[in-house]
Formats: sequence, C-alpha cells, structure tokens
Amino acid sequence: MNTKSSERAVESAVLQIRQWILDGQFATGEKIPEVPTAERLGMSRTPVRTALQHLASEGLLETSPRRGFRVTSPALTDLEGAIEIRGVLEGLAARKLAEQGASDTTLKRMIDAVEEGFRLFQDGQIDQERILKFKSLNQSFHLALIEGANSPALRQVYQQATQLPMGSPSAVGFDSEHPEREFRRFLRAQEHHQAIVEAIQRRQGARAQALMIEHAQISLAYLSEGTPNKA
Amino acid sequence: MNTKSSERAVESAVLQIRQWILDGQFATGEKIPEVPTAERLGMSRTPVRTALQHLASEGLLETSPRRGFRVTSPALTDLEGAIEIRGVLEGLAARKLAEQGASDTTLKRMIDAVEEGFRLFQDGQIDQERILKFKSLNQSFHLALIEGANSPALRQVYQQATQLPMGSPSAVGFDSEHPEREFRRFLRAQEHHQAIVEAIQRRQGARAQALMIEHAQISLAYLSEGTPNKA
DNA sequence: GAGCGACCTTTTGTATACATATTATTCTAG
DNA sequence: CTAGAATAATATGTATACAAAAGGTCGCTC
Repeated sequence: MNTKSSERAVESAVLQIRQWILDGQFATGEKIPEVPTAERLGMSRTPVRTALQHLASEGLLETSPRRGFRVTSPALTDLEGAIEIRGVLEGLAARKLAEQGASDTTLKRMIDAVEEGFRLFQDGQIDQERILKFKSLNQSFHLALIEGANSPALRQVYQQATQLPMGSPSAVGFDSEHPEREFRRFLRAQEHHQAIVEAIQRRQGARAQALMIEHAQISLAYLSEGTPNKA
Repeated sequence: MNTKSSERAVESAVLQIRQWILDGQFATGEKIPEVPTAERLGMSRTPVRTALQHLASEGLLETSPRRGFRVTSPALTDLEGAIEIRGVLEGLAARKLAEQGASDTTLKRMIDAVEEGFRLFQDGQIDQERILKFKSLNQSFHLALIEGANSPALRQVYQQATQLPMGSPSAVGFDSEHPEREFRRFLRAQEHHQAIVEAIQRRQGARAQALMIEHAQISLAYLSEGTPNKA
C-alpha cells in the first residue's frame, strides 16, 4: 500500500492521533503501540513513529527507552497554565519591544491589526465571518509582537508554548448564546491591543508588559466563567 | 555493519550531533544531511533521523517538509533572551506559588536551599567546592519553585527554555579574578532567594513575581559586564 | 499449591530498499 | 552570453525485513 498521493502521512498521523488523545479515546497512562496504530491509520510504522515522537515533544505523550509511548496525564486540563505562560512571554516581548524600540514594519503590522479590528466592529454587528477575521487579526497582532521582539529564544519558546495541547488547532470559542457579551469581550481585547501599541510607541516598557499580562488574565477570567478560549 | 553492542544508537547520535553543533562545526543555517551523518556515525539513517527530530524539538535545528534539517541561527548569541525567558517563567511560578499556597515539601526544599546557602558563605570564604555546592543548591531552589507551582504546562515550557544553550540557572559563571565581587554576587542571590520565600509564605504574589524577575536580571547584568561564562 | 525459571509472543530499535520531491547541471533558445 | 527548461543527481519520506528486548505464559521444582 505504497505510493500514496503525497507525503503528508506524518502530518496526518500527528493530527489524527492528537485528536484521539484530546477526544479522550486513550486513558491517561495508556500505551499507544506502533503496529495497531499504523494499521488503524493505513500506513506503515515509520510515519507513526515520527508522529509519536513529535507528540511526545509537545508533551502529550511520554516515552521510556524500550517501553514505547504512553499518554501523559495532566496537560489536558492545564489550559489555564498555558494561557498564563503565553501571557508572561508576550509581556516580555512587549517590554523588549518598548525598550529597544519597535521596527516600522512591526509597528505597522500591529497598528494595522488594531485598526482593522475596530473597523470590523464599528457597526456593532457580529457574525461568524467577523469572528474568523478577528481571530486572524488577533493572531497577526500577537505574532508581530513576538517576532518583533527580536529574540530567537523567545520566538522558539513561544512557539512551543502555543503548541501545547490546547494552543492552536480548533480553539474557536464564541458563545453564541450571549453575542453582546462576546462583542464586549472582543472590543475589550481591541482596546488592550491599542493601549499596548501606544505603550510601545512611548517606550513605556513596564506598562506594555503589565498591559500584556493583564490582557492574558482577561482570557483566564472568561475561561473560568465557562466561556471557551482565547482572545 | 549491524548488530552493534546495544541500542543506544539514537542517544549516541543526539549527543554527538549536539556537540558538533555547539562546537560550531556547522555554520548557522547549514544543512545536516542524513546519509553523510549516518556514515560519519557508523549507523543507518533511521537513528540519525530520530536524533535530528529530537534536536529540532530542542530548538537546535529547524526542519522544512521536504527540505531536511538545518542549524538554527543559534540561541548562542541570544543568551540574554534565554535568561529573560527564564526570569518571567520563574516569576510566574513564584506568583502562582504565593497565590495558591506552597506545599510543605516545596517550602521546605526552598528554605533548606537558602539556609544551606548562607551556611556556605558564613565565614566569608569562597572556593571551587563551595561554588559547585552553591550551584547545586541554586538549581534545587529553582526546581522546587517550578515543580511546586503545580502547572504541567509551565514545567514543560520551562524545561524547554532551560535546554536552550546556557539557559539553565546552573550555568552561572565564576570570575576567579575578582573573588570578592563574586562573593557579593552569590550573597545577593541568596538574599533574593530568602526574600522570595518570604513573599511566598506571606502570599504576596505580585511581590514574589517581581523579586523573581529582578533575580534573573542579576544574571543579565553580570552577563553584560563581559565576564566569562565557565564554572 | 506456591514460587521460580525457561520459553514463546509481542513490541521496539535498526537497517535497507524503493518512490518521489527537491536541487544541481546541462543544453538549448533568444 | 544570459535565461529558462529539461534532465540528471541527490536527499527525503515511506515501507518492510530483521534483531533484540520486554512482558506474559506455561511448566517445573520444592
């Protein structure tokens, strides 16, 4: 069963196995053997093995030398921890950016994201399309921040942190039951972003850092209200 | 050339290739192809591949889909960034510890490290043995902090961050030309540790966080003085 | 009947073969 | 002589075969 279409076997395996784990199809501590998994995915052991190693580096699995891969216990419930970490890392980035000065392109990326965001919400409407657009702008803002800070180490650790279980894939998070509350939430995020840009422009490092951390705390507060993820 | 002694081919490859990179035998951005490397190590491509993936997850290499592994523009020059990151992560741990209360064992580990540290320096003497002991105590303190914070995500990201070249707290140097200055430096670290423990005990989260970040700034200041970095 | 050891099964680690994508080279057109 | 396309060379992704170790089962001994 070779000569599949293209070479995304590893990637496909990573996505599928990660989903299985997050869906709770494996008990914590349960072993994930290579051969049955390979058969289940219709591929050979090699890409499965690579995928398992990747997931282990993400922290979803742990590995012992001759003992294979097992599902790690906790990380699933540590969404709070992941958000906090993102907060302090972004706070560091904001401070560095303010202190050493942001490049024009970095500043432009951030300002553009903020302005476009306000334009999105200026008529008070909210719908699926705008939510997606806002999420894209949001990501753009945060990425510009991290990359602009000009610290390879920071970029790398941040990437690791956002790849934690909850980090990337399907973190939608919109409470359609309370659209007006969600609207205020997005608006508040916007205002934070604006204040952060302002602090960076004025070279107010400590303020930028504090604002950024506070920004993450808001996500945390919403989280504990039972509202899903990430602003 | 099969049936080598035991099955530590992967581990051996990781150690050897990491050393090559840290020794600067590869230019930054240089590609590390699998076949020549395998031949150089006297093994097949498979363990080399696994080792390269592992090193990529450590951040020493980066990989593009069909384009192999390349040496990242190394964090060697971003020692400053690594220390800053460690600072904010430990700051977060300190705050969490203070806010949610530290367990008795965690507190004991930290207090023990502080007290033993003061005993080390109480007669004003400093020598190689004490420096090593201090480094060990220092590491113990920081580990207790991170592990006590009870956040799997934090533990994992911290581990990643300290795996960056020279990112570890035990990577402190010692300038044998100025022993009295080094003595004061260690003492200052001790006092910081003491104050941090105190803040945690008093549930002063923000203070604990600020102290911890300030604590990391010492390493930074020391670094910018151009003092060597070996122990 | 219980404890211990040998054997068998299952599973991981490594080597190697093959297919396909990427990169380098060469040849042709302008 | 330069630019671009076709082709050759190289490297990566995947599959599979084989060896060694871990884990379990059965049988032996006491």
